[in-house]
Amino acid sequence: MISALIKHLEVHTTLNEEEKTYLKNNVPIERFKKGHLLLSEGEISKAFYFIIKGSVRLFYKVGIEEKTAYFYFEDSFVSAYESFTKQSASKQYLETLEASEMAIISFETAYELLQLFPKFEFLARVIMEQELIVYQDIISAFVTQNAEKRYVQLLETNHRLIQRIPQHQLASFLGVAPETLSRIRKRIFSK
Amino acid sequence: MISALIKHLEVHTTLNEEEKTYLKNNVPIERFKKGHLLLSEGEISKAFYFIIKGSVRLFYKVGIEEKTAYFYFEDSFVSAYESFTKQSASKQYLETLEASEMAIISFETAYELLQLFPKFEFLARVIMEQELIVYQDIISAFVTQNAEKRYVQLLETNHRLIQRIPQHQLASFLGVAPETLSRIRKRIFSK
DNA sequence: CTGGTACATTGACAATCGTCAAGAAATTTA
DNA sequence: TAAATTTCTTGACGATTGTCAATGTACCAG
Repeated sequence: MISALIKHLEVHTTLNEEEKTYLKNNVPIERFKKGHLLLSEGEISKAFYFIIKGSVRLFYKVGIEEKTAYFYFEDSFVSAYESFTKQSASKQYLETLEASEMAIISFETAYELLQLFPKFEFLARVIMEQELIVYQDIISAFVTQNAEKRYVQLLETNHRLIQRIPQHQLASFLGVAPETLSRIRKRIFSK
Repeated sequence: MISALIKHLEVHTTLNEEEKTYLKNNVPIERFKKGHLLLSEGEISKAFYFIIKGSVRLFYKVGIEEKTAYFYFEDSFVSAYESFTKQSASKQYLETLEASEMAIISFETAYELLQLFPKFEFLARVIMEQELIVYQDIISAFVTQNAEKRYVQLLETNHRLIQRIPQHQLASFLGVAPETLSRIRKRIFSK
């Protein structure tokens, strides 16, 4: 359903029929199984994604260990910005956390959108501004709080979303061993 | 010297005389003493900054403790994005780390720039893209490495810049106590 | 130049976390 | 549905870190 993407964009501006038609004709929707790798280390990102349904995990590999940097859910854009914008080898992995439905904006389509419709230059900026706020928030949480407080904060602000994330991946995101998250949970829920 | 800002923008595009004149007339340059607070918690950010000379620290206060999130140096933009774009109360502090010279782009000027010159919509997007890459890198470092490795990496990639940062602030950025950074240094340099 | 203040180092000790290992629970898939 | 695999929990122990306190050093202001 491309309408989810259009609706999301129309929060910031109004799209005319030409623009909507272009999106419908050039932005394919695809379904992926749980655990599908959208992007692997060393690859060049050929697209960025808008999540219509499902979720995505962004992670790095350090040796054999997977270190999760962030989770994305419905109505979010997902991208390995460096690999996508510079068309360079990715250091990141993008993987579906659940069976997911996504709008796929290829590098060429993104480029053409910006060329054809100045409005998308504006949209891209606004969306990136919002992304930056999200990123500053992530960093803020890393810097100002320990693992336990960050977990409590996540429970309070994103209770439903957290239930869709396996605990060991959440532990990785919080920067602690899975055993430690288990003990944090025990402490919290025994109160 | 506004030319530093113009030069930085002209990496991505070419500015015509009208645009340059607008910048010269509307973007004031100010000098600040070391330790000057550009923005405090609770305030609404009225401007973003381009560092011509000097450095800035972005930090949060947790109780009486200051937690440093990032350092910015010459030829970088600095902004509390959330407070600036939403014109909302800031959770962040911005402070000059050294005596600094900065270009000040007020909220009104930024708005006008985007209205008057479509080129600045493009520039804003490109700059945001770069910022996003920087932020994904920061998060990547937090997630994939411990304090010691991050310190070593900083030494390798930003040796000169690091020397301008007091160690206890660097410790705060690395997420360890000042004593621990001191011991990390002892370990590294005894090799 | 000098005294004072802030900053950095070092040691000791307690608290916390990671690791290893074992068993329980949940989820996947044949 | 049952077996197999993955995930989660729990305990024990060693390693690392934070805290407190003392000392040494660097920097700034008068």
